[in-house]
Amino acid sequence: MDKSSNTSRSSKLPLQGAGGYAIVDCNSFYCSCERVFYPDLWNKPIVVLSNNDGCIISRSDEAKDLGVKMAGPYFQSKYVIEKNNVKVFSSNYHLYGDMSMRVMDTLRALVGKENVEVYSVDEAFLNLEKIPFDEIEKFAHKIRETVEQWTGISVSVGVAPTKTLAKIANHIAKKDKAKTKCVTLLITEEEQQRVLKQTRVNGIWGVGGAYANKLINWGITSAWDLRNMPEEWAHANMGGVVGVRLIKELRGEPSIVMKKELEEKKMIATTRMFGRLVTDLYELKEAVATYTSRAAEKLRRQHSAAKTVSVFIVPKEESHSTDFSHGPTKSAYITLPSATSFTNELIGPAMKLLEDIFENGREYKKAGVMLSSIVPDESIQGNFFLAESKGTNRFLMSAVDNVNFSMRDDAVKFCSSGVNKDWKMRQEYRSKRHSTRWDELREVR
DNA sequence: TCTGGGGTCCTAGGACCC
DNA sequence: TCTGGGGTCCTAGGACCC
Repeated sequence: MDKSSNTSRSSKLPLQGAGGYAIVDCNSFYCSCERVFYPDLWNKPIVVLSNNDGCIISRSDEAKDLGVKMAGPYFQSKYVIEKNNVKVFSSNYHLYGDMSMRVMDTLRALVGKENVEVYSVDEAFLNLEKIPFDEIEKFAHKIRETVEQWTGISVSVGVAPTKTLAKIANHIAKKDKAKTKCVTLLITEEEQQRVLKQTRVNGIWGVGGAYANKLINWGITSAWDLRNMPEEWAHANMGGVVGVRLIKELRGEPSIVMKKELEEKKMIATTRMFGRLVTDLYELKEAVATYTSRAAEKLRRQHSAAKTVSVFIVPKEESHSTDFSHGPTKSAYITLPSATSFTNELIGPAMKLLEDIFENGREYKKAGVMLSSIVPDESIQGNFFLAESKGTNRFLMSAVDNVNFSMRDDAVKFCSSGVNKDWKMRQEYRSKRHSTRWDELREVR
């Protein structure tokens, strides 16, 4: 009797043997980073803006309570923000990148490097396979406490047998922090059923706006409804294997496994909105050359080379509709005779592409460069008909990278990048780069 | 006046090959 | 008179993520 009840109990614990996942997600990450260096802003409403100070991309709970909308345009919330004395920051990616590294290093110290998958700047999946079942809850709290102690960043932790369920658990942990203490486990089938019934389809990881609308039209409104649909149906209606995986994950069958870290990017892009409309080809060239330099740096940082360069420009929309939309994007790409990571070999083709798509008399608001068909640098295929790139070129590139990294952005650059940069984005409220620049260290008096 | 900047994966369909 | 079919590679586009 004892034995059989044990078996039936463990069959309800899919975490055992099947592995289990935690998702650790930083709370209001960018805002938290700013607060680490401005402790007086603790408990005060603050927001962080996107590049160009366009949108709100991070809000503290206090700002959220004031009704400041996430991902909404800044100007729409400006009134509320000013009236309530909300502190506003432009985004400071040097700072966030560095803080992110510290958080991830802490997680690696806790569960081992091989059990951490960095999912985004502020999120990581952990494989908790090796943690005994009855210690998982305690361990989840330990993760939260340690990260906060070591880095000053508060996080929420969701634990479940699959990544998709862990995401849902994390959502709950974040929603009612006082009650959950930022940790939620979704382990037994009873808990899963209860929670999935309360979760709307648009709250599921992997269901975006397009599928959410379709699902609701079909009368599938909760995550529980979706979980109970047949796999064949998902295959036919929700993007093939993607839909099948999603349903399995909701049922507790792990179908999205841990990814190895440090996989090389298959595409590298640098794109920006301008600080104002640009009509002049010469100015566009400055911008595109600058973006090409940036993209090439990213390429070299991962020791890769690219064979395809594409350039796009976005004109101001012509209609005056109330919905926000871009004008028709113009783009063009070229396949290079051989893969390269040298800025000077990429800028030329990029300039040519820009000339091809540029139209005189139009006003442009955005441009970008994308590098793709990426291969590892050491295996760059030589092209028989081209002279080999000279060693001096490689030497020059690494010298430029070193100077730019250790001094200021763009201390050394190619002439085509321009020196005025009148078009560059607005960043009126950027905090100092306390953790990555000696001259911007926080002072304690 | 003012609306970010990256990325990934998957599928369908066409070109081409034998 | 009868006129294949399977495989691979590539690209465009759609969907998603934070």
